[in-house]
Amino acid sequence: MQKFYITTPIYYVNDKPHIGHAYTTVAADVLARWHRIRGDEVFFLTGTDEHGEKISEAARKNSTTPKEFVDSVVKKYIDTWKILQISNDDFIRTSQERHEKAVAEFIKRMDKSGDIYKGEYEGWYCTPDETFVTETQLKDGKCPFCGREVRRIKEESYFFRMSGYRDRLLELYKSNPSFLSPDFRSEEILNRINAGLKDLSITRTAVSWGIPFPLDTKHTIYVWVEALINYISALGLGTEKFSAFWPADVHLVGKEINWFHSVIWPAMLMSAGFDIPDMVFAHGWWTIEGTKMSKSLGNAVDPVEMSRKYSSDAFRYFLLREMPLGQDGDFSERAMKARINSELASEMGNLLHRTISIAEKYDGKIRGRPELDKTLNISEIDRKVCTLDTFGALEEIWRFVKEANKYVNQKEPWHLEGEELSEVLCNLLEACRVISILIYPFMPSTSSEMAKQLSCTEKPELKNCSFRNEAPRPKKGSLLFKKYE
RNA sequence: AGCGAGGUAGGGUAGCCUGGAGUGCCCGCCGGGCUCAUAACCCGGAGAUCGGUGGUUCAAAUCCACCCCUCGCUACCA
Repeated sequence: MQKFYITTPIYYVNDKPHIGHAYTTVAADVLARWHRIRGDEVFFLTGTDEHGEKISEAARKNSTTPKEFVDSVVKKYIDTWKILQISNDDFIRTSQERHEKAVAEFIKRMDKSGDIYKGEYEGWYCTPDETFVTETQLKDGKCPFCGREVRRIKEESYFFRMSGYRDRLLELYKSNPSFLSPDFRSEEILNRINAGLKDLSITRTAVSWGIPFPLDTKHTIYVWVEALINYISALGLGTEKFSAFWPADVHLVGKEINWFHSVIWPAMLMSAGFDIPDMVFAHGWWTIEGTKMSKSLGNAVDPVEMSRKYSSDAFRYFLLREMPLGQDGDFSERAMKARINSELASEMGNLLHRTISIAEKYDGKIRGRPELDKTLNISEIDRKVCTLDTFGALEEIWRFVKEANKYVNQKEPWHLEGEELSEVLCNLLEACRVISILIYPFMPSTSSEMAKQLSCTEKPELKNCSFRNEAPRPKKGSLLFKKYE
């Protein structure tokens, strides 16, 4: 049995989740569920990032404490994941003690390697925003976020000697090309590393809502550095779980935080003496109705609302069907309705419905030689999901759904009777049963509703995807999907 | 500015790495078939100077150069 450890980033809890958070988490959930049905031992982690100045600020605005504030937002995340049927095995919060402990241990190990030194961080600082701004971010010499004046300040800080890891990082990328995924991202990273790798400031003195720096408690640890360690603290250092699952197989992240995961994180791991994860996969972004999603436009898509309106299965399906992981895509309710109506209702839902309708008119035993399975390539679908091509996998599955519909038209079972009819029915029912297994990771509720109507009591497992010579008598239930507008 | 991604019928995509008749898919449109089914399903058709220019080649959507348009990243805002 293979193990499979997959993570989402931990989300910064200054606001409720939007489509971007939902996308990463749903995609990770699909991968986790797929690996479960193929029989792998899966650990699927998500969680929340709860420290930093932005949080204290948000708490102040809501006239509450940071702790109370994050608790309330974290609840929204947990509720959302429940609605989206996220099957995470654990939920890590950076405010948890287990995390603080692991972080302290991790930092000490980095220090033992001689990679941490005390220095001075100098940069442009925007006082009202309480944030550092890089030279390249400046807009006309002013703060790019609020447009106000910035000033040059110096701050005592501890640094991580990341610059020393350049060669080892390049060696890592060379020996494991899939570490930087999808492949077109690797050039981006390589170019930037070749342009020079700087040491990283890893502590702050001005941020009080954070984890104390174990070597000097006047400082707190820079949130990003601390946040990355969640992937280890969730397993627990020195635990059985840790030896079973570390290193992670896939860190699924958004492209905007690729640098942290593809460069800073492996350098930190090397310094602390841990094995390096197998893959960092950077997925793309959604635009909303053709425009960028932004707070000022107020066009953020609420995953809870979408799930309520269209069912979480349909929402999940759309997220993975509309664009390949890694690419950018556009979200619109119009496009979602179109996919629901044609692919989910007309093609797949109707296939089940018409199949069962025909079957209910036949009262003999349903058995027959498999023939429709010739058009199905399970190992190809499996290969695609395992290389994170969930888009291609769904294409392949839908090709088979279409084949099954074609088969009905060709065989015209309403003109058949006796053994001939039995054989066609057996093929169709088996096709539906296999489809119900294949869509399970994408649409768990629909999958089990299908299985129920097909009188199939087994748990979905990939090894049950070969056609059988006999099918149980199905029982018509409610429509899987109804159409919109 | 640097780096990266994308520009293929009315819309959306795949193909590009490993050149070989514009080849495929989805939506929409037109015509036909079927009647089991959610006005569903199946078959056929119309529709494209494959962003532009130049080059390599017997042959370019595919390789090379330059240009135009859109989007993203540029390290301490997660």
